[in-house]
Amino acid sequence: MSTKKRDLGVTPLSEDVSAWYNEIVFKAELADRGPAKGTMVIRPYGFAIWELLQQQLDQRFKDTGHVNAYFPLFIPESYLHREADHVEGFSPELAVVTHAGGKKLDEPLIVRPTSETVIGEMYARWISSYRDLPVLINAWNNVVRWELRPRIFLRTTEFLWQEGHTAHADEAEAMEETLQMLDVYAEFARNVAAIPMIEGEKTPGERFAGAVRTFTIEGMMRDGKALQSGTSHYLGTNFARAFDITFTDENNEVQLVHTTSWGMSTRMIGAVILAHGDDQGLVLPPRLAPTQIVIIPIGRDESGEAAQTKAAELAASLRAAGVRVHVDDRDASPGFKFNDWELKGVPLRAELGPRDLEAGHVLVAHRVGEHDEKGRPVKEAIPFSEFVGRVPHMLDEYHGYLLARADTYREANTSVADDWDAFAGQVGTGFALAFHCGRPECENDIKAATSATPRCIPTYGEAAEGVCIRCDNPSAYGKLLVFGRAY
RNA sequence: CGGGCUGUGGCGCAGUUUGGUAGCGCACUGCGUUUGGGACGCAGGGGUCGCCGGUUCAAAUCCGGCCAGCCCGACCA
Repeated sequence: MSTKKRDLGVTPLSEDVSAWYNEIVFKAELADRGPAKGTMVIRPYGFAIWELLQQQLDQRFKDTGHVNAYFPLFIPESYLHREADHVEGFSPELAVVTHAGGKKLDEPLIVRPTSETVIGEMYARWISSYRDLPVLINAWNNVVRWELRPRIFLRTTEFLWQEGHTAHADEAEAMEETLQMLDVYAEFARNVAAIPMIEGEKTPGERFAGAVRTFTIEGMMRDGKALQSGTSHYLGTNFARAFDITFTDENNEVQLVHTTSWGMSTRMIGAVILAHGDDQGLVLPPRLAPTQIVIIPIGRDESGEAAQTKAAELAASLRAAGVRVHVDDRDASPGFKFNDWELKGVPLRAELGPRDLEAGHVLVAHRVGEHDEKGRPVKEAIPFSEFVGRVPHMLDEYHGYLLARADTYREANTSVADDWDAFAGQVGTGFALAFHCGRPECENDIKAATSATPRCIPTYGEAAEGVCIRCDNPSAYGKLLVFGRAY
């Protein structure tokens, strides 16, 4: 039985997270590996998740006053060099085009790893007066970073993302923007992806190359590791100075703009897989599920046809109510279909067979929820008359259920570490809250000893002082930091 | 890039030690029977054994080089 399960299913999450993750990605048909190292092909099912993510995130950008634009893939190499920290940070992972059109180029072109530089160049041309500010632009694109150890969705050589780039008249406004977008990410993760995030600031050692301050949202995956799922940077006047982005203020004085940048990527799909999945496969939050409910007609001949007809009718009504529904009329056994849709993470399943037609109801099961003695999901009989009206509510409730589950899990695996032994143990299974002295050498020392890093200085942490968990020097940052092993 | 492991039909594997021209399960195709938790029978199709070179009468198997993937590190959304 268990052997059979293994042949047909996936390696249990509890047994080997990496093997489980890869099998889910391939078997649920989210993505495949591309021929060039570190590249991925996002398959239709995976791309449908990305499109839903994109739409809902994009709407939030529009709601906060941003507009979309597109900037070029190629950047002259010299541009990267204009901001010293930026080039230093990105040099090791650049893909560089040296030949094109059959000739060696006079100046190599960089395939963008991020677009601060080209966008800075353009903003310098577009901005001249305080009346031109703020500039609030977002771009949906692909970027390339030559990663040494690729993992589908989590760390691929080429990935899809959005990068927002804004320019402001002063620091206060730019900081407000930086924090606003961090909140947008956290709210999106919570209300769309059903993943609770810790918002906070990166320590100097973990800052984005070229930023003055870097903020992050960190989620806890089901193995207790952290995943940086979105970042928002206050870039100060670093890029303004490098690209000469200036404006004339109300007093006729020339000033440098203050810029921000913020991004969320296809890594978020990896976050969804790792934050919600289980031994049966993928678990999708309903607002990102390409199919929110699958209807499985059961039976053959006349009763089978009757079930098909009823299923099509219910599906049409659901669709009209805005529900993403699919009728599985494949020529396969019901059991096969149940397992298949569970692997694919579909939130709700409705079974409709001769007995249900007779009784005038469908049997609805949740992908994750209560189980009976046999370990099977509890199925609720819902009369046809109530079914279409109830599904949207069931989806909302299910979202809340997944979120609460992730919240509970994170809280159960997060605790304050008072001494080094407790700290070392805690970061092995989850997050540890601890004081730190703020010295980069000490961060490295902790990483070497435990492979844990400071994930962030949490925004909502209470003010407190103490001594460093590692070296006993006085604490920096004025509060406890979140430490954990990261993807 | 350092350490460990692996490349054989779509997927998972055996065969490699001891060279003799490729096999199993699942999947796939056709027909029939089946349909409430991964159905069954019969008949089929599909592989220059990761790539290049070498040794040999003969290479999946031996030798050299390269490439790719996985796990553990350093880098990172």
